[in-house]
Amino acid sequence: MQLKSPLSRANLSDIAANAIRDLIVDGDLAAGERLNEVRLSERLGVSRTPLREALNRLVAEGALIARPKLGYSVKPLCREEFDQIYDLRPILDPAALKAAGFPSTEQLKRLRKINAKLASARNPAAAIDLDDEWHAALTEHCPNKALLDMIETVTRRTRRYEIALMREAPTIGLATTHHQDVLDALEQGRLDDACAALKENLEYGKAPIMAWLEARQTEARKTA
Amino acid sequence: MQLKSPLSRANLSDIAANAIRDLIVDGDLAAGERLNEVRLSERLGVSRTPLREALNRLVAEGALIARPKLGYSVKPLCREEFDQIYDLRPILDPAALKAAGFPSTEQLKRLRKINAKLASARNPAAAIDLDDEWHAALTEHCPNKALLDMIETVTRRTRRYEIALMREAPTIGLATTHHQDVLDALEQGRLDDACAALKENLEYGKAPIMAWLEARQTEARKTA
DNA sequence: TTTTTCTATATTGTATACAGTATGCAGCTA
DNA sequence: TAGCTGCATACTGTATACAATATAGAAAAA
Repeated sequence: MQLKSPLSRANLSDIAANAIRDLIVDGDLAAGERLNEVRLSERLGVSRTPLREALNRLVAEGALIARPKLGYSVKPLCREEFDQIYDLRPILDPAALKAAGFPSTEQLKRLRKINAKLASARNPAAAIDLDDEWHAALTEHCPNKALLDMIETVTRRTRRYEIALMREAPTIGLATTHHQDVLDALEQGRLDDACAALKENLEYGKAPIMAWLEARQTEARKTA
Repeated sequence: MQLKSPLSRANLSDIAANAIRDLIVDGDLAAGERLNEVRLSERLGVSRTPLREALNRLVAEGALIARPKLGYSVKPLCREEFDQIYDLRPILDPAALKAAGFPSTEQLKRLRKINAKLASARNPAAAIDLDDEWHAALTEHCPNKALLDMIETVTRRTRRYEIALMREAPTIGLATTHHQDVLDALEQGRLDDACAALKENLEYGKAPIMAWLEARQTEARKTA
């Protein structure tokens, strides 16, 4: 029998990785900032050993960059990177939906409920979470867990950009009608149409962030 | 200016990671085997610190499993895992080809040359390498480098299975005709057909390994 | 003044020591 | 004999000390 929950087994490197991830998302560690291992370990209250394990994990996640002998730095927000990573979602998500097949009645009901909440959301941060929740719920029964993992990885990497935009220019995109289209198609037994609508939804979501990143880049060029 | 080549900067954890990867592929570390950090560090001639960094990297790559307090073990060959990971390639590769567009004349020539070598290969290990080389060359001009990275990751994970099959039952699949179909379609300006043929090729390549894994599993059940 | 070189310092890479947890075995109980 | 309990051992998780490298600043040369 397993009495202790897996959570209670968390070791310091897990805790450190989560903490640093939050620091990056919250902007406490700025994009491009170089990290000092000693100072960061003191700040987090762990020694350098578990800290470095955490840093390596975040490098694998694509949140940090490691340069030999020069240490770790927060990966800067980069138009090309976002462009490429985000393009993976219109490839992966429809494939996952196709493999998942039609949702159950309860699942559909839940999806409509999430979408309704999203439609009435006034808080941009909540809107991002709800959108993620909707997409996760849509494909949750996909039998290919490796594909779902991949989508989650991509989502995590793009979320940083979404949150960064939200901070500088809080706007709520209206993805709810696209979501509606997907759910309608599913309800009417048109799986391929649903996949196509999902693809459209995801391509649509890219535009505002790309526009912001481009404006940001132009501005940076002017300053320099 | 950068005088030292990046290679000379390799640190011990890189070296250890590569060495362990080879040990796994070569079967020196058996699937499922639990690793002893002290013994492995002595064997590789590095201390536990860089060894553990290497082990963590291999966990991220999907070659090892880490269990808190129980250490690291070689991920066992698993039918479900292969099934799911391999299914990603017919999703990812055609998307990369579509984004890459038509190859140049020289590129086509090179692709035909690799395929000819593959057709006359008698060594299964060489055939695996040539097949990988062909697929990499096909999509190399895809502008989405994140997508290519993802394909490379998937390829690395499935290679272990290909090599394992090759060891136990050395056979050479005849993917060359499929490759031919892809190249013909490209030469004739039919990009969508080429993507479809590529998808078929990749789906075809899955079958022999799946059959072997299933036979293996059935056998294991009989023994138990 | 500007550039270059040298040196002191700061920082990362690695080894090792110690602490806490799992594991297997001996002995005990039923 | 079967199953449990407690202990000794082995192993992983973490901290820390040391070595090697990068970096910034002062002094010297142009």
